[in-house]
Amino acid sequence: MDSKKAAKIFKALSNPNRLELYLKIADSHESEFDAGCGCFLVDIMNSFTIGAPTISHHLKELLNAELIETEKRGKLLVCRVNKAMAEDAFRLIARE
Amino acid sequence: MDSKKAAKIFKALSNPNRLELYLKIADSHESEFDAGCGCFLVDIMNSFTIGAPTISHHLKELLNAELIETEKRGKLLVCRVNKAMAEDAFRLIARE
DNA sequence: TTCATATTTCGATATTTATCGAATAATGGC
DNA sequence: GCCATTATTCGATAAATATCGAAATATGAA
Repeated sequence: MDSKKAAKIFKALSNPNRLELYLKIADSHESEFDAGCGCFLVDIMNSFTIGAPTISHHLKELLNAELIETEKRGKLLVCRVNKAMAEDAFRLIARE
Repeated sequence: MDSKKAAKIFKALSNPNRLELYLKIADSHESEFDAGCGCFLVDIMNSFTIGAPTISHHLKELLNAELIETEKRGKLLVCRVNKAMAEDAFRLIARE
């Protein structure tokens, strides 16, 4: 991972609300993703005070940084984190 | 570490030039810090195209996030990273 | 003390960002 | 086909940010 990409990852995690969003997705059970009963965006939205358009915007930035993946299940959106991406960015700053 | 603090850490690392600054400080030998022959800001400045005021600004943000520490040695400023801070922030997003 | 070097502060500016409300799409249930 | 729900897009705005050049400060050397 080069530093430009890492900076993008860190930028995606640099907003408090967006970081919270990431953490909530991370805490939903990844194992339930395939069953479609994992992390629904609508449930996360309800736990935030900020509006849906803003959350949609934040989600897109996390996606763009490849920190998460999403999948449409009918009317709902299921989310999960891509742990490797955060790990790769950390490895850069840890100079490994 | 709470998520507000972590967001601040990530914000400090979210600008490409600031991240480069952090990495250059990280790569200077920490063991040489006490001898005063470690990472001089002036040497780092010369390896950037951006101006001194901007670097000073970025340095302050890294300091403010406690990602680095600095010490004045006569006319020069010596810098070193505080590895623990980056590690703590990463532990939060790794959900450890 | 005068000078050169290192660093910070100040003031300005152009860009980016977070957020909102309104409108729009997509989807499944009735 | 109509409606409720979910999610995105659009347009606007206020705040934050990166950057610059000029000026100021600090420090050691001559």
